[in-house]
Amino acid sequence: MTDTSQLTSLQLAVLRVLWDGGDMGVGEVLAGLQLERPLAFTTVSTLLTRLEKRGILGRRKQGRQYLYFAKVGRELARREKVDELAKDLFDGEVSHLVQHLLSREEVGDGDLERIKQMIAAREASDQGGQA
Amino acid sequence: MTDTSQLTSLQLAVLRVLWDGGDMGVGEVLAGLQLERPLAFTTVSTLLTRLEKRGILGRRKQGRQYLYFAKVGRELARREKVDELAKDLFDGEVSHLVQHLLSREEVGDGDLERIKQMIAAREASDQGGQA
DNA sequence: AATTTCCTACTACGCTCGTAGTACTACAGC
DNA sequence: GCTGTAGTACTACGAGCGTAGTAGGAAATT
Repeated sequence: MTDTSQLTSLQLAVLRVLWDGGDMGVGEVLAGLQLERPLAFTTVSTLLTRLEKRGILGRRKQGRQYLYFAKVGRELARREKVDELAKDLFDGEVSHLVQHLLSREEVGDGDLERIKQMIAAREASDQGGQA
Repeated sequence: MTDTSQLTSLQLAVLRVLWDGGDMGVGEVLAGLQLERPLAFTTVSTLLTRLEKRGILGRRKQGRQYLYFAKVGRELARREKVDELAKDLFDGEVSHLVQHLLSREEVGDGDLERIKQMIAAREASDQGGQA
């Protein structure tokens, strides 16, 4: 039901606003969306209503308005979207995706350094952790 | 026009078949799609026709049938999809995506080894290559 | 020549999306 | 009390998607 892998870019943009800003009403979400051409208030309202109906968002009444909040975490959304991408374009192998990324120029030397450190950290924790 | 970042999972599955198998007709694409519940022949035909209309595929007549072929490369599709994912869920930073991936268990120790080697290879080529 | 088989073209249908208008309600300020 | 202002609910509409049926032609088979 709550399959986040199907969310569109716009829907994810809405989620981003809610993840970053906590519970908020339609107007605030609209303000939080940084779009070239801003949407109409009612458009955002429709978006939120639909996502709530799908179980992606929750809402609670505050005075006469509703405050919406994300019911799926950023980390879950990331996982599911990444998994879908891996499935669709990298033989289902997350590691192939990593390899693709490392072959790109956008990952600069500084990034490489950071990545090396992360690997080192993981190796250390793997040793101490669950062998 | 030929924006591959908008392709759905099913459309990518079709592309995968064509990337792997070269030019082929509807029946072969259908056979190549490994789906639990297989689609109808005409469904696949519709899929191909639409993708051709969008410029994602090309086709050429062979005898009385059309052979379809991908007009966008696998690497381009990967790039665009990865970029979209990064934009939607990783602050537009490909490197953040890398970090996310490294923190996942699915990337096993063997993968880490391979990754380290890739990094080493990149460093070597960066030095010899374009400074 | 008639029939079956394979393929294409066209049409359709229900669904979700992006987009927004309209109508109604409730509070805020004059 | 009347008039913004802001919010919710409901409705709508064109587009693309997933899905597939039907019609019709051409090639293979009998």
